[in-house]
Amino acid sequence: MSGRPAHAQDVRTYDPDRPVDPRVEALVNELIGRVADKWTLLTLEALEDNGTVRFTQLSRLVPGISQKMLTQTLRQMEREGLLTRKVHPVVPPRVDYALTPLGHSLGEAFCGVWTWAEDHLAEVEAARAAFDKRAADAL
Amino acid sequence: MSGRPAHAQDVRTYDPDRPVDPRVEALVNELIGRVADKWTLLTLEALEDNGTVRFTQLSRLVPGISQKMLTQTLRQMEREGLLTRKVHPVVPPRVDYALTPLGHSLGEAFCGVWTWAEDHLAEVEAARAAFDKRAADAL
DNA sequence: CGGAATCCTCGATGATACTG
DNA sequence: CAGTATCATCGAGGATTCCG
Repeated sequence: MSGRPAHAQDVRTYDPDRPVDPRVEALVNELIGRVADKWTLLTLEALEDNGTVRFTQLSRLVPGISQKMLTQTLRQMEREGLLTRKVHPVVPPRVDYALTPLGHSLGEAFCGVWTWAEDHLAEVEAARAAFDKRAADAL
Repeated sequence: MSGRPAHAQDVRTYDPDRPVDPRVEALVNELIGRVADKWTLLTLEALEDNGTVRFTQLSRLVPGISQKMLTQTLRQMEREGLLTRKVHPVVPPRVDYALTPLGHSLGEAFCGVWTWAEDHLAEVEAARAAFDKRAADAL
């Protein structure tokens, strides 16, 4: 494919020729495994859409998440620098969550995947139907 | 999460003309949940890098995958139109897997996430270390 | 070689109850 | 309100065996 000299900064198209340090690749794989988690994705989107949000709000914004998983997801994301957690010493307690610039940048990176899903949803469903029909015919 | 036209600086380049049908959104969520699977991602990458590949080759290219998960992942991806499976009627059997254009487009969509992970790996690790240190100090 | 079928385990997740 | 702690479950996924 593109055999052009890599100027590390502006490479945004996949380049299979780019050399990859296996150690880095392992770390990248692990990081993606974490970040590509279902609840992380949905929480990320909720924060992208709503800005600063409180815990209970978030539990309503992320459809189907349990309180336990929300806490766990938020802690992980905080640990990885994707969001900030601000505790207000008031009563009743108030805790605000908001994305960091790093979190926003991840949201942007995933933007392509969301739009891909929207753009190709019909195509995927057609493929599924065709596959299932073939399977049924094979019986 | 959905019907909010405010927030003019949405990082996701949203087309205001496209309505966010909750049914569509649910389908998109489900599709992403499928496609953002760890093994799917790694298999996709292996196929991007190597073109047409046989089953046993793939099992070597995708580090740590079991035969069961490879078969399962390939079937799902085939069903969703991401790859083609060609069985050669020879002895010993030979089965070739290759991405479809749809599969390649998904690979491109994920490109941004891969590069994000590479670009921000150090930042994430620093955030983790800082978080862990804060937690340790709090004890 | 490229699977399918079976068994089994363990970790992710949910439900529930309690608390500062 | 925003969690923590504990217990229960359930199914994803590994190991193994068999087959065309």
